[in-house]
Amino acid sequence: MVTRRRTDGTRPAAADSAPEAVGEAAGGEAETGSGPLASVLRPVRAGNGFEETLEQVLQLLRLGLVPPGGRLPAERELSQHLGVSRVTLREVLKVLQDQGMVESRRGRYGGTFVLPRAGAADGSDELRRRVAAVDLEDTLRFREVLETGAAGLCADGLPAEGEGRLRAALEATQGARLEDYRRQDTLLHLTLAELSGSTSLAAGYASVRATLNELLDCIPLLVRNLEHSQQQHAAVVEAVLDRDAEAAREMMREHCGGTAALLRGFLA
Amino acid sequence: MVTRRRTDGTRPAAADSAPEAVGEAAGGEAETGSGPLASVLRPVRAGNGFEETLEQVLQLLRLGLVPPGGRLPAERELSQHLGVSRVTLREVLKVLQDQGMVESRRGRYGGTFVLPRAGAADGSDELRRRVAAVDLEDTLRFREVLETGAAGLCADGLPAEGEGRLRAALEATQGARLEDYRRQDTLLHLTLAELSGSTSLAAGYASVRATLNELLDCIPLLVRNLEHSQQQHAAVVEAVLDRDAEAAREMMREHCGGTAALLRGFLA
DNA sequence: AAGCAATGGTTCTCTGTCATACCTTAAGCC
DNA sequence: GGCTTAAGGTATGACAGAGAACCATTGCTT
Repeated sequence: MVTRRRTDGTRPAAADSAPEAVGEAAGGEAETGSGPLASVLRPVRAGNGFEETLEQVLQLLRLGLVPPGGRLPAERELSQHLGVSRVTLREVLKVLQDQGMVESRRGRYGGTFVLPRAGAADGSDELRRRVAAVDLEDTLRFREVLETGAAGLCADGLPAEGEGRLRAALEATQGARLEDYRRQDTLLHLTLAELSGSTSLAAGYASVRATLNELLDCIPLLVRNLEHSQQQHAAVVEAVLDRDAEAAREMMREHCGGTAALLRGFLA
Repeated sequence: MVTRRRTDGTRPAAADSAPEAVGEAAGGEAETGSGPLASVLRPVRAGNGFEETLEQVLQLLRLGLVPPGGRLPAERELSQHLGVSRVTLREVLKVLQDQGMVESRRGRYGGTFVLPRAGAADGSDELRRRVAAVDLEDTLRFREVLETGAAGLCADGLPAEGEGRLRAALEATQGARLEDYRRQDTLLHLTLAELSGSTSLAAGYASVRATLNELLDCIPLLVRNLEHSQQQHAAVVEAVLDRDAEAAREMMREHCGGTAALLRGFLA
């Protein structure tokens, strides 16, 4: 999907090739290595504005925050929220439109609307490539950490106002039809992450969950498994409302373990 | 510190002011709200390249990955790792040089060297302002989640090769002089995060730890507390090497709780 | 002493993005 | 029917940043 940009080859290697050269003096130890440094030296502004914006908007769709048939925020508004110019955002929307993922309508009450998933007829190949690029272990582990963390934090310090939202989100998953299940499931977990009281956690979860959903789209949705998930959801929410952090974490860990096993089985 | 850039006023509000307008059709529910959307609609490319790069390089220093007296990677190399042009990186280094935080030497075996902390004589005021802008609860909670998660993951699946690194990092903290303690402590935790097997976790931890260190620089270093930390470090590492995930998580949670209480007490 | 190599220092050009203004379309309202 | 309004569609000038080439400095090697 989406060739465009990154005009030619991916960032020419330019000159340089010095092997390593960090922390050699004073403090010593030369803990150089591709070790700790690698955690920090990740690229600022990976890719260009266009690519990053595309990533964000795709995340919006993958998380189901805007359901099929739903309308995205107006271009002027969305571009502002994303901190990007309207021109750049429009380039992204143009691509999504060409891909048949969204549709733009002009005039008052117009806007950009999400189209139902188009069977991924030709997207299948693209999907495989994308998924191959994902670090499965990283995704699954990080997800488990954030989920259990969120569950624990919620159990510890959920504001009374949050109880209603949580219950509502749980009920929505229980009443969901099959084709809407993933979306409601995502929203439930996202709600939990938000209620954790850490915006960093919520942002991190949104990102990892978008990746996860992409992976989940590659494997069958097993009704058997789904029912099990439902029970676990209920148990987690119950533990949170009981303010039993340990139980909430444990249930969530189990819940994540299930998905992880499924994905490892099908994709590894 | 570092005015520069963002040429005039911060991103003019432009037009728009539409209240909300998401997910109104089909799937319905209109879960619009500043709720879930807010997690995803965070700005792509916050600020400009200069600011983001400055942030990254400061993180490098705050984490102590390059110790005082140590040399940063060569400009050509560092700029490449950061995905930023050498010119932009140089603007950042120029600022840090003006602030007396680093020093550049030319010629072969030259480079950019980290100077010992200059007492923060006039930096104090700047420090207060920065710290005021930090979301303390977010930082502490997110930190606890990542740390306990990392400890648990390490206990579950630490490769044999990692045991040595972990032991070495622990010993380094125990042998550290007072002024080097924070740095070694950071490196120990960073090692644990890296060994978790999730690069996302490691990256997230590096970021949150840089913020944490900034906060810690505002409060006194209590020897009493430090000794306690040392015992907890040993206990966590022991639990990890024993492959006892539950114990590792519990000890780590306690460890984080201590720092959190300290910071909440001094700063809240 | 001369040459080499690795580093910081400087300059130029070209492209992506931003900001802004304006045009067009379509639904509701008077 | 015509006006208003809220959306998408288009055009343009200014600037930040990337990329590349080149200069200057230093220490090691021969």
